[in-house]
Parts: sequence; C-alpha cells; structure tokens
Amino acid sequence: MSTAHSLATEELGSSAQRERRKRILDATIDLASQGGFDAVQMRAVADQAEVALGTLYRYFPSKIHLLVSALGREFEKTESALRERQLTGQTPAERVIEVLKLTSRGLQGDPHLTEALTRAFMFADSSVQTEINQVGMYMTSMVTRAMHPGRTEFDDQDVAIARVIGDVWLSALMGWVTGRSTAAETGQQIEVAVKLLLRD
Amino acid sequence: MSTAHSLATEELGSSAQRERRKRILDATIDLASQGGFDAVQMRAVADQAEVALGTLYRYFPSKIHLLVSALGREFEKTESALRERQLTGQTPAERVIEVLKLTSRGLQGDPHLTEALTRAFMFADSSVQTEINQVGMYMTSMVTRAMHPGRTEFDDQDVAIARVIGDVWLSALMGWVTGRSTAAETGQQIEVAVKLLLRD
DNA sequence: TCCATAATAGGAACACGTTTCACTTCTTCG
DNA sequence: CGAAGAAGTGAAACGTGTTCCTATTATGGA
Repeated sequence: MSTAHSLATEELGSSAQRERRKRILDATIDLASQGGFDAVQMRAVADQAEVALGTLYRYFPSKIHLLVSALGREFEKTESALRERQLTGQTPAERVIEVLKLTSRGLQGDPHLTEALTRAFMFADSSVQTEINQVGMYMTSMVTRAMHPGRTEFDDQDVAIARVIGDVWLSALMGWVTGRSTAAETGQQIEVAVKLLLRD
Repeated sequence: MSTAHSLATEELGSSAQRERRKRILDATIDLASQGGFDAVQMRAVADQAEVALGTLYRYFPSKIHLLVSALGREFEKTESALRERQLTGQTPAERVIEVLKLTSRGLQGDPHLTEALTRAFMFADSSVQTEINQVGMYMTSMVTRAMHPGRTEFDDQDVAIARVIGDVWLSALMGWVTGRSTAAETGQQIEVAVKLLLRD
C-alpha cells in the first residue's frame, strides 16, 4: 500500500496483484474490442494475460464480473475526460445531448467492445451489484453535471430526470448492440427523450 | 384469423406441427415459471414437450428464439386482456400508470417466468428481430391506447412518448429481474418517468 | 397404393463457462 | 533462515447450448 489512502471500491493488494489485475482487464478489453462478447473467452483471456485459468477466476468470479469490471474502468476514463471538457450547449437539454453524443460516439467507434460490455451489463445479476452501482453513478453524475455545470448538489427532480435518461440510454444502446437499430436511430431516440424530459 | 388467411408473422404448417409448437411453448413457460432462465434447459424442454432435441432446434433455432417467442405469446394475451378492460384513470398519465401497474403486477406474480423472458429479450440479437418487433409493438400499442382510449391513430409525439416509456419500463424490469431493485422501486421508477413525460 | 421427400427420433460429439485438485512458487513473519 | 500459509499453475472434468449424423416414421402427390 504505497500511497496514502484508498477508496472503498479500490481493491488492496500487492503490486504484483495489481499488475496481474491490469493485465487481465487489458486482455479483456483487447479481446472484446476484436470480437465482442463471444470473443472474450475465459481461456483466451487467461492466455493473453499470462495467468492460469484458476487465477483468472480468483480475480473475477465470472465472465460477467470480468466484463462489468472492465466497463467500470472504461466509464471512469470517460467521466474524467468529460470533467475536463467545456460544454458548448446553451441549455441543459443541449448540454446533456452533447455529453451523450460524445459518449455514444466513443462507444460506437468500437462496436465490438461496446457490444461486449453492454451485454454483460444487461446480463449482470445482483452478485455484481457493486460494480453495477459504480457504473450507474458515473452515468448519473455525467448527466446531472451537464444539466447544471458547476453545481455540485442536485435536487430530487434532477436526479430523477437523469435516471430516466440513463434508462433510455441503456435501452437505446441495447437496441444498437443487438442490431435492432442503427447508430443514427439510437442518437435520435436519446435526443427525443432528452427534449421531452428537459423541455421547460 | 382462424382459417381464411395468415399474418406474416404466423407460421404455416400442419395441425401436428402447430400442436408440437404449442407443446414446446407450453413446456418452456412451465419450466421458466418453475426455475427461471436457467431452468429452461433445451433437453428438459424437449423431454417435457415430448419431442427430440433436434426437433426442438428445428422449431426454434436457439434458446433465445424459444424464450422470446414465448414472451410474444404472453404479451399477446396481456394485450388482448387489456383491450377488454375499462381503465379508470382520469388523465393520460393515470391511465398509463394503471396499465403498466397491471402488467407489472402480472409479471411480478410470476418472478421466475418474468426473469426468464426478460433476460432472453435483453440478450436477443438481430436474428430475433421479428419476434422482438412484435413485442415492441404490443408495448407501444398498450401505452398509446392508455393515453387516448378510443383513438386508433396516434401522432408522432404520442408514439415517441410511448417508446420512451417502454424504454424506462424495460430498464426498470431489468433492474428488478437482476435483483438490483425491489418491485416497489420498479413501480416508483416507472411512475416518475410517466409523470415527467405526461405532465402537461 | 407406392414412392420420394420431409420430418422426427435418438444419441454422440463439440464448445465454452465453470469447478476442482494436486503440485509448485511466492510471501510473510517469528 | 525456515516454515506455514497464500497465491499461482496446469490440466482434467462437468454442465449445458448447439451441431451433426443415421435410422425410422409421416406425408403428400402420381
């Protein structure tokens, strides 16, 4: 434990363990990026990360845990990238749409990866609650911050709206990763929802 | 539509084939109802429906197709039951909430079945598009009809709102079947969204 | 009725997530 | 340092979705 403190969600462990964990998640992202959900095969991940299959399962108790953890790491990056970006939209609706478009574009730039991570998220049950909640918080945080830049506290109505937007976003993404709608339709769908919800 | 013609989504076939198909779907619903998604094992379905495994796969090319087809049959029943029911709500929002509560209550009365069907729906890819679209149409139809009872044509705004509500409903259901939220929270979540969307 | 063809039965075999186990290599601490 | 326990390795084995194959049975037209 080199540095001062650790968040509740951070795992402790030796540097060798942190290194292994990183290698595993890197391999996961890499395989997902190449061939999507089906290409993330546990034996392949273990091989590419240069750990034994049993070790992989010691770090991540299932394929779903593995992929949702990877999603968490990706969302963390996205959220911190967004924090540094100045939004240009004039209204809450415009800014929210801007944020969602940026995020979606990032995802749609890597369809296989998106498919793998979204599928895992949708399939995750309560045993993955910790990782899931983390992703949900990033999402809500990104939307509420877009609604009211600079503010740090948000009232119930704002959070409720952000949640609904998150739901629509997930459904739209689901439609896209499962090939039921195009990227354009997905964007449209989200835009309509945001305008309906933030129309005052 | 007894004998004269058939819709595009209806399969033709001899009465023996229709009978087998029904037995398979019945077995599917039964097993799902008892033990959820995991209990719907293809060998078990085949056994209970008294068909060979190969025959099961001839009728439904995958477990997902099988379950989404079963969902379609259930939704058909729900939708026609709702058609005959007189809604008591005074406003569109109240009526939509009424319809969704009724539907949700039906689902939550059989948690295992709901879990199985919802999971399958979420996991379905574009190869199941036909069945998926059918389910989506039932959903949109139920919501728009609740918004404007008696009306048969709906403008774009109404349909857009119905779609957003459907998205929230699916996300909420997902949270519930995966054990991430309670039935009460799910109902609350949907109610908030409907009130936000139909607040004028 | 009889034959060609499609449909079904029955079951082996394969793929991949997951579990298990015996053995080896670290890590830690007295 | 040396020993105990934790972590990692490598491989076998199991469960379930899916595929494949051969023999048998229905079906429908000449």
